[in-house]
Amino acid sequence: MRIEELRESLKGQVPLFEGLTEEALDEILNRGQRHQLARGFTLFQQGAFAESFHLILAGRLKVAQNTPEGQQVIVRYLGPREVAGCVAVCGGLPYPATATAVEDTWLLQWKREALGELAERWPQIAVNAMRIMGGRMQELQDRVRELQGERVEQRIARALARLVVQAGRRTAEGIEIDFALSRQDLAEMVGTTLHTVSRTLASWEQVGIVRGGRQRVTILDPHSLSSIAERSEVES
Amino acid sequence: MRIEELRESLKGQVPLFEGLTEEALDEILNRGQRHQLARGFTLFQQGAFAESFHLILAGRLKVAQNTPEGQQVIVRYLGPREVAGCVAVCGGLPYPATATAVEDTWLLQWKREALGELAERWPQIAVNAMRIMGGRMQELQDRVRELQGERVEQRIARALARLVVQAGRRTAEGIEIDFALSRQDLAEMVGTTLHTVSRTLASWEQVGIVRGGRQRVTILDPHSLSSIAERSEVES
DNA sequence: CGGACGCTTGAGCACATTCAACAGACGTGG
DNA sequence: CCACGTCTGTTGAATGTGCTCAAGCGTCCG
Repeated sequence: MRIEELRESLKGQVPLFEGLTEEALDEILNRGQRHQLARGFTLFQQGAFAESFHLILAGRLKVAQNTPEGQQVIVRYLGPREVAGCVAVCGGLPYPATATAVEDTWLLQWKREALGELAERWPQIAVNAMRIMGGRMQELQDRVRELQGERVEQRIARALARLVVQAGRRTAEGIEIDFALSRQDLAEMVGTTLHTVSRTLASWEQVGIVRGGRQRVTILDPHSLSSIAERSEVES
Repeated sequence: MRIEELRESLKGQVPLFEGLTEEALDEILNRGQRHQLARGFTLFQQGAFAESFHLILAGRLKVAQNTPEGQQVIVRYLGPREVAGCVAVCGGLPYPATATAVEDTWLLQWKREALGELAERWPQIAVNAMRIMGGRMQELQDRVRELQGERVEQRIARALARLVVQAGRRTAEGIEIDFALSRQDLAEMVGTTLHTVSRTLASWEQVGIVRGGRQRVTILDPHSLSSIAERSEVES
């Protein structure tokens, strides 16, 4: 069975379950409900009560917030081995954002109460959850800092650099972002308009740093990209 | 003894220790180390290993991040009954930002290990910690959203509105922000320059919404302020 | 083949930054 | 107590980044 393979292949690499024994892991994974989500469908809605949390086995989720004015802000993308809804469930809060599948996605999910029981039996899980939350907060703080000091071009470069790490796939040409990523999406990640993203990518393409396509970005020269991301304001 | 009074006065109002019995609270508070921090001094430095976490009894801390280019970004202000360093200690991470006293501040602090023991004896603490972290994450997400969609004027209004809730003090004229807050500080909170803040406040002062002074802001008309903060882009 | 969607590109404009100069307030030390 | 330097805040003018508005193109899909 396909999903069983996936489950096995993840073992020992899930941050939330790090440091647990094989048996513990088996038991935990067995208690999870399998779930499948077709591309474009929504896993949970911003503001809804956090019923359960989810471990991604395969696929990819987009976590985004909708503003009152109708525009979207992409908080992050989540890939295999990452958890969604963890923060909300742990704190007993409503989901802070909406999660949508950008590819067909397989999940394991646990109910709210189950997490409590698990954390009680294996306290390491609670520690891991804390660490994950800490990491996510760090990311958000970095992002606030970027939005405050850096130019749009720099932020786009950073966003791409992060996506390379998270979802990069080696090809003959370079490293391709391995899912459908429109200019609009990139714009919503860095806080600009699709126009500016388009222009920026076009100018990079002329210099041979990236190669674009419809909902597709390939990085040809990662080094130049990160040098754009890191370069400070003073030096031109 | 002054600090004893402070400690008593906080009881039952500290979010981290919510839902605990009187006795538990007594024991916990007794295990905390008293500490005093004079205005301008630093409690912990960004990047340092998180030794201990801190409960503010009285005073106020500024939590800020320094960018490589030398500019500062103010993450938040912390007041009485709030905890600092909680996230880092829980997750075993370095402190994500630098905390400095903007007033003379009294603290209770616990070592890293102590928190582990406390959370083991009273699991409610862990839940509370999660909820606090969840709340902080929500704030950060909101801030990212604001930075991405809203104009500077709107962001300043929001920042002031939040400060009113957090540190507002009723006076004859209106509500005064109860600590030294320079234009530069406000600028670092909303991601702009002190020039723009100065101009914005000046224009508000003309309409009678606020009243400014050296490191001092008084809100005369909170209603107008929040209407500036909430108004959407489309309506002028 | 038509429409929807994603992308590109141009022109004009506005908000906010940058640069610059100055005015008060505060603290310090002679 | 006054002179001084530092820090904070004000204001004007020039500049520019990135947004808005607008039009058009290519591609994917029904």
